[in-house]
Amino acid sequence: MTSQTQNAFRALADPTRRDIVHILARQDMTIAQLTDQFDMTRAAVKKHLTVLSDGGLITVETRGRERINRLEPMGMAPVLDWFSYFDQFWDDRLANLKEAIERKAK
Amino acid sequence: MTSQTQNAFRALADPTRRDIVHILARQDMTIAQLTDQFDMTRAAVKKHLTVLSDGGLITVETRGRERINRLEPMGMAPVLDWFSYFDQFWDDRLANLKEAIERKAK
DNA sequence: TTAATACGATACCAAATGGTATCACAATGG
DNA sequence: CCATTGTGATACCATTTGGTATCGTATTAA
Repeated sequence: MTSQTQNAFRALADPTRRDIVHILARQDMTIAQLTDQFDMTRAAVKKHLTVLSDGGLITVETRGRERINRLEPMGMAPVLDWFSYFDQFWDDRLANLKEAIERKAK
Repeated sequence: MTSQTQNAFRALADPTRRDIVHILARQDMTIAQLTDQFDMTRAAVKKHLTVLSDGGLITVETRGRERINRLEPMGMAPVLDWFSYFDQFWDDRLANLKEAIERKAK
């Protein structure tokens, strides 16, 4: 019953998780590496990663005893889709974002 | 301490609040009118409106004994700004997101 | 084989969240 | 004036959330 849109919005509602997303945008990381970036235990980071995974925002690849956490940009699509409902209202911020995306896609 | 970005993300994390935002996008409404749209008490709707107001997503105009709740589209700017952070990182993953966004456009 | 490493899972806790019920109060209309 | 309407505020409740501590397990290294 919890939609992908809801899971994605929920995942992004926490500042730590948004930080994790930004960090993973630069570089894939194991849980231990991510934990080094925050002032909390590995268990807490793991919980955040689970929520991010439920939201479709990251994927995990098992490599030996390590788990490589990787950003899944497509997970943000439901959120951006939700915002597109407002095309009639705003000042073309989304249009700018779209343009930037298309520009870099070339 | 709680940033505007955090307040906005938090406000949008709840499905009822996202529904309220969509409803207010089409028409300004009083609390009573909004309550008619949901299966919950006026007090619950009022709480959601407070969170939305904290997030800068709506404004309230007092008119007589009524309070007109109005969408504040600019309140979404911090959220979109957060997403724009990825402009500098997205490379080949970008094509996929671009596709997703354009699929929604049709 | 044995020890260290990287992680999962669970129990537990305080605080936040989403809801109700209820009372108070200002504005409106007869 | 007085009843009604529209709302705010608060106390209260169950559940979720974000965190720790702890133990178990699989993989790697010595």
